[in-house]
Amino acid sequence: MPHDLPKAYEPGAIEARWAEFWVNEKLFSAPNPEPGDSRPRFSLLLPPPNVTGRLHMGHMLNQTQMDIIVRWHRMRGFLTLWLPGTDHASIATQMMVERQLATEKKRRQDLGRDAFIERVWCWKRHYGGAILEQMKRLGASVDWDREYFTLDENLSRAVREAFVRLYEEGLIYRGKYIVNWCPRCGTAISDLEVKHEEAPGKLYEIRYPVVGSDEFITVATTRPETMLGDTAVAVNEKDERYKHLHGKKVRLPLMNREIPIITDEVAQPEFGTGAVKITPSHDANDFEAGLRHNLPQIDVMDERAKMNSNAGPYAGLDRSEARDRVLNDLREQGFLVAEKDYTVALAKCDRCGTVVEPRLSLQWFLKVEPLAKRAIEVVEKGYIHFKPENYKQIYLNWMCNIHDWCISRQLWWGERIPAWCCLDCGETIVARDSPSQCTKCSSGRLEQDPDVLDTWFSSGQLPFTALGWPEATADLAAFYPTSLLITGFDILFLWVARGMIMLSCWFMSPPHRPLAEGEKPLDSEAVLRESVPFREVYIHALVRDADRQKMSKTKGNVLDPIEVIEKYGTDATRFTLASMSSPGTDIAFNPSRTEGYRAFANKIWNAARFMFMNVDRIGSGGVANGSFKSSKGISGFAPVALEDRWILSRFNRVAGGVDTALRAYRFDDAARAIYDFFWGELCDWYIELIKPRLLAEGEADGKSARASCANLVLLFEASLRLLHPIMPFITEEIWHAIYDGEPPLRSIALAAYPQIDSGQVDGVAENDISILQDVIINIRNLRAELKVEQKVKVPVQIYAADSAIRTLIQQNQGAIERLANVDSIAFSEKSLANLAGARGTTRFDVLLIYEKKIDAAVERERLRKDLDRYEKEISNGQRQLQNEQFLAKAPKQVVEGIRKRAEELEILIRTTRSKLDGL
RNA sequence: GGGCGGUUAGCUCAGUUGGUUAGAGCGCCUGCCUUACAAGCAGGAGGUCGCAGGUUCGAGUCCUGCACUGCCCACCA
Repeated sequence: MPHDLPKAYEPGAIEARWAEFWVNEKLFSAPNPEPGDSRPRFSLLLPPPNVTGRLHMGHMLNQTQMDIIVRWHRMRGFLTLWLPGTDHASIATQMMVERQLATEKKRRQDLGRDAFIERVWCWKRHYGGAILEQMKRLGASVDWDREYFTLDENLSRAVREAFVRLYEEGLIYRGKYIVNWCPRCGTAISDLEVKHEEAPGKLYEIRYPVVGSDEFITVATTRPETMLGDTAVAVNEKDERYKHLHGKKVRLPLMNREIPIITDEVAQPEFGTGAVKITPSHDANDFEAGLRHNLPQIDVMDERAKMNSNAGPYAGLDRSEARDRVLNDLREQGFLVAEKDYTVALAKCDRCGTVVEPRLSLQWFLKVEPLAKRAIEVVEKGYIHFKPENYKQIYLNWMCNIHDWCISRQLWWGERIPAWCCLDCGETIVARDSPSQCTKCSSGRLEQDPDVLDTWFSSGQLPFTALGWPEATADLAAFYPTSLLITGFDILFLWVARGMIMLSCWFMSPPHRPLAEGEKPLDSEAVLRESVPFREVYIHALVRDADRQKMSKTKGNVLDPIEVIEKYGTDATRFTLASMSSPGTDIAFNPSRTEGYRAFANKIWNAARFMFMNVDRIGSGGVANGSFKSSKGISGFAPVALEDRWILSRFNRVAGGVDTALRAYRFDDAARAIYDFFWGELCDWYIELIKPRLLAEGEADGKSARASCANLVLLFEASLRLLHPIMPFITEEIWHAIYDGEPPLRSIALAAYPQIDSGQVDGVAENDISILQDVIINIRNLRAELKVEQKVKVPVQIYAADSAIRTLIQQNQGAIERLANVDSIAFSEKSLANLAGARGTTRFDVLLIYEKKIDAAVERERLRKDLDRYEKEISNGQRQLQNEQFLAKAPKQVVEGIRKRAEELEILIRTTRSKLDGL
């Protein structure tokens, strides 16, 4: 670091340089673990961003938290792996490319499947790395050597393997069921990809004429267009109103079809008219009812939600046009008897917002029950621990009510389902590799299932597939289960629960768990415990904008992390996110806060500049040698003066506090503790206190100056290590400078993380310094009240009953004089407390000797206010002290505290009164 | 329809298992270009902790109800 540093910290160039350095030096590549390596392991998976993705604030929060935890572990000596990769994100990516095609006025069908997929690969090669490049800029200390893409050949093979095994176990089946169908995307989606919304709508009542009578039966529906596919009307068996109609038929209006009246539980007498139309092809409940009663299924729409030929005269109409026409016709023909305002529940595609159509179609499903059972057990037994803990219950509730998972998608981009259909005999063949002939009829005319797998089905396997499953790889042995997962609750069910926990517990248990040669199978208790994808899940909050609004493109309130970074620096942005990561609430990201942390970076920068301006005197280089290895306290720090003992003690306590905070994922506490220490103690007091020694010239003080320089560098070096996980860039920069560009390690990230050394904690020094701070602050207060000009030095009188305090003040007279701008200190024989213009605590009083009169009116008001407060407080205190129950029940410390405070208050009240009288 | 959060200074948020005087940053006011830092230094104003009850010697903290607000889940026509 050159000595003519800019006065203001400029993060841009520095951060870019280190980001590149970390990647190029492969600093964070986890070594291939040796069998004998007994270091504790720490591994975690980066939730893979979509290849199509651009970094947003949520990513940055997520990655900042992970990076803090990862760097912290690495510095504490863990063998650490943070595994990055990207997700092919079948539906999202396909949409992206289709949108691009649309600008060329083309559809994917115009290209054909192969050409379209090639186009996506092209696109992926071109734009796919963007988000990872952005991650590098954040300083994410991932292992770039192990980076994967979910369609890499080894991962694809693993996913096919998993599919085949599940199929062979009878857990994957194919069937025609009602699924959520997005007419715009043209594919089935799972229930978790559907968002429910409420919207004002209508409840229509339609009467169906009963065959062979003049009667009508009136049904209620919010979706009249589906009546074209009705195959029954249901009433409740117990419903007296309809008992006489059991077994009869109705004539379906518009379609002129006779359909039966059935009795079924779906019809609830209290709702609407108590009679419900049954459309098995367009409603999940009706589908079930249809199966119970053997009803025909009449599908009246196509895959784009246009009416098909089954809809008779309505064929070709879009579903909403069809609704209007049906209603019109019903109205004209007198079948529509009521239209009531009604709040309808709309199901929308999570991706594109199109209203989902329940649609009967042939799909692949995963039978989740046996997998869910394990997924419940591992959480109940505490093998996976949720943080915050309330997610455990949310998870369990959900997992207990889980439905079978539709895993096929009618998309082109993705992991193709490894199933083939024999064009001759219709046999379905599920195989790891493309079969050459039908297993049943030996025909060679086989066609692969056109569908691809739900992305979450493959990404749910990443904890084990990304480590090498189904092979017994060294990585799998060394790093599975991973230690931690940090993610947002938005993908808790989609990815964490239904994906990773369910699939990992299944495939990392016997018989699927691969065993290395000579490895003993797990005992029964360990089977479950070791099958989990991660031992802990930390769920982080959502990042909102400064007005607590969800960031969204449509609202235009999306904050681009890269822009924030360019303005304030990565370190400041990371620090903002860390300091706002308190549990329970969302994060309202306010750049004014980031501005404050940029100032913090600047403060550190300038403290470093100051240090380097003085450290010359004893030569740079070697001062801090060895201390970077000290994981306890600061090794080599040799206290000479009181403030040395104090700052060493404070450093240790802060290190202890940070450790506690990070263990509990209290990033905010950790950040605050370091901030307060660095700025409020190291800069505001320690540096100010040692300045005279640091700047001292001449032989007499030379030794002391050298010692304080050495201590300052050691302190600084250790403080940088403490801060490094949160602010990696500036700490790296200054750390290298401390070693004059020749550090003992390639990076501060490889140095030891400071831990508390209780031997370096010094309560006496902390207490003494706090008295001196009180003295100085009281004098500063007086100066401000008396409006003493900044430059004028003033003599003070101090009274202290305790001789130890007098000694302390005498010994540190120079410091007081400098920091409070005092030119002499005289001790008074008697208390000064009663004098107007004096201040103090129970331990001492100070009085300024200054001719300027205080403003009596202002002073009187201030004193009155104080007096009020004191009197209120003392009356509270005395009431408590007179209360026998309080004395009997409250802890001794509390009673003692209040008693002491009451004594203090009595003095304060007395002196305040006499000051008032004096005025 | 179930469930979960939030409500503390003008703004954004901390506040451990109930315990002496409820904190920080930003903003605001006053004074300082004090040789590391004006992105700074020193000092200051500003809060009946959403409302109403209850438990307790003692409640921002625990309990009940209410209000406002955000979110998750849910096949009710």
